[in-house]
Amino acid sequence: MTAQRRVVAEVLDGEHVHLTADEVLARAADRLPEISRATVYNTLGELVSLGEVVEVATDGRAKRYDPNAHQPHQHLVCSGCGAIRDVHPGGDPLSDLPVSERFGFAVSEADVTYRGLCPECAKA
Amino acid sequence: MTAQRRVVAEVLDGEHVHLTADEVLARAADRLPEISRATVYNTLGELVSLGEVVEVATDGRAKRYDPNAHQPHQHLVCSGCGAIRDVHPGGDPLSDLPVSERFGFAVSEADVTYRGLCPECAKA
DNA sequence: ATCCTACGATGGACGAAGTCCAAGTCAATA
DNA sequence: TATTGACTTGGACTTCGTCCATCGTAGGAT
Repeated sequence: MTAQRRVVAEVLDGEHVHLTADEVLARAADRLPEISRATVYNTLGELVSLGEVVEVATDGRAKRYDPNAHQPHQHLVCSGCGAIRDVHPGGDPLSDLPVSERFGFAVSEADVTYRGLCPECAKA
Repeated sequence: MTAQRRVVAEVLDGEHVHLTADEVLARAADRLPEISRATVYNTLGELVSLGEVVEVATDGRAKRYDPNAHQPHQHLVCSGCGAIRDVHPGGDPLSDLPVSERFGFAVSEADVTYRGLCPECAKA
């Protein structure tokens, strides 16, 4: 555990946190100015491998990193401003996929992205 | 309707077709060697705006383009080889998200990506 | 205390994916 | 024929991410 890794882990802490790697770098650099991009990517990759952080790709742009990895959840994304909230749908999305639609796959996971306008963007 | 646009539209035709922009370019260039990358991107963008094609971003890498836009469906992705199938889950994923989990958003869409191993990858 | 070693950090080069722009082409119209 | 406008082209550029050679440093060995 180096100072760099600790700072990256501390930046990624809280509810509804979905930072890009660049945002993580910027916030880490506030506390440790000489931290490098490569170290941020390396550390994020390790946190993902450890299951402490999950990657979220909601828009085909930069991946975002979500520290809320221990509680299963899905994401609600604003089509206007890109804001992301963690949400907990009722029911198991996996059970909605009948065997006849599984093509012999061993299906193990279902990622759901809900899209719509947030209250701010709906007003404008 | 130019020759370029026609070729791009023809390349994107069929079931379970999920090509990247580069793959579209390569196949279009087989028939029309001087077609340019910019034209492929322009045409794909127009097809998406027209609702004839949907963008699919299953892996945080290159976007894929799915011509099966008129029948609502979700995607099943192999965690091993990246193969993609169109699938039709029962029930409406939107109805699984209770109002208390909508944070005031006007939710209009739910994208579901099922993940698992395809029969080929499960064997290996 | 000094030296070694190995892991991690660094920064810069590189690559993939996609966008942007000025210039060129072409067909329809005046 | 000249003009116009839409479409295409190629290349420069941006963003996001990876790779790699080098450097620093902490801890163990001498």
